[in-house]
Amino acid sequence: MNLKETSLTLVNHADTYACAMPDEPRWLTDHERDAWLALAKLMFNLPSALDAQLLRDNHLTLFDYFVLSGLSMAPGRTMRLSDLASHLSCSLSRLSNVVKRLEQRGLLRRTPDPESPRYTVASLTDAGWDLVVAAAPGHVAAVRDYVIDGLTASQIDVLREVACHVTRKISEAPEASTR
Amino acid sequence: MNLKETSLTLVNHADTYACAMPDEPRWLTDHERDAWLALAKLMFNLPSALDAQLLRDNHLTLFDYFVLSGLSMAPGRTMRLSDLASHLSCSLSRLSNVVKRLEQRGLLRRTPDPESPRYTVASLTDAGWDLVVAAAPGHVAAVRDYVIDGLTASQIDVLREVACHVTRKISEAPEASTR
DNA sequence: AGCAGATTGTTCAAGCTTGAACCTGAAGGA
DNA sequence: TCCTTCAGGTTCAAGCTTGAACAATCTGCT
Repeated sequence: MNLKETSLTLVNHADTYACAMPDEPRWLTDHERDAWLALAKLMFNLPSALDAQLLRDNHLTLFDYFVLSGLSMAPGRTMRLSDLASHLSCSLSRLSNVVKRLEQRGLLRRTPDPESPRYTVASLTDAGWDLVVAAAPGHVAAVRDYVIDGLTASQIDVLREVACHVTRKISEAPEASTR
Repeated sequence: MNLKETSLTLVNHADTYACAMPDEPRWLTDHERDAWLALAKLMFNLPSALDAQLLRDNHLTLFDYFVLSGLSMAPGRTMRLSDLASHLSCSLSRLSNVVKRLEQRGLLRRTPDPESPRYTVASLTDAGWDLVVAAAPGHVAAVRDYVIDGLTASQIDVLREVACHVTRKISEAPEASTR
């Protein structure tokens, strides 16, 4: 509502804070901070906005939808759980929980991989396929409304570049530090 | 790791799906879909990446940090909970829970607003201030590493435009539908 | 005054996510 | 063969978020 583009974070503590880190921290410029705060707000609010539409109309979370949609595009509508997890960049634990719930709702089936008993594959059922097909138009409309429509082609281009840059940096992160 | 820029969602179901929605859905073009999938991946992974850094180094979630940082920038390091909630675009319920935990850790204090007993204000304690000051450099470094560094000034500019556009669209959303 | 309704904030149950522990099956040595 | 290690997958406890219900305060209307 009346929430302005206020600063969410990153006070410049340079005055009170003097040399406790190895290198002097490089604070964000105003230009950089504005972009980061806007992105932070997007990160906080867009997932719940899309969740809300899917939950209201199809009783699915956004993550549920990605799982079903991923399967719907796989050959035979079937995928190994480990492949699906890396496809979705999520933990196997999270996927296992979600898949169990979706299976209980009859939207997919889990079976041992016939090629190697060590893997488990998930297969979309007809009910699952029908649900994805029914949910897709509303979801696309929400994505268009919140994100795509109203942007120019070049803005969309830069959005892709920037988002790919961020996800690449995250996937390259050390992942192991002093602890 | 070996996660490619695979398609997370939005199969074109146009073949199997024929006229069940009021208007024919406008599917995303390849160009639009690439940008959306990249943004979706960012949305899923950036919050946990920033959480991980703050949790590891300062035992704070990103949201905790925003709460403390918001207070640190307020006059008197004090704010009404309702103002803080709209500042952070979060529910009062969520803020109430987080503030309770932060108070138990001695990082802030809750007191009735002296100007009107109807409000509650949260004030950063010295320990809370010290923690924000200690956490800020590492957090800024992570934001730089994952997002800002490596982008050109004009990419940063477009990022801000796009993110502001999305958050504006979300805040303008009807919010009330058939249910 | 008095009453309806909105706003502020808390609490509780239900659901989801995370990380650790665990089990199974496969691969690699010695 | 035996032992170790690792990858795939599940489960459980702990923590967080959400939404509804509630109490308290304020505002506006008559």
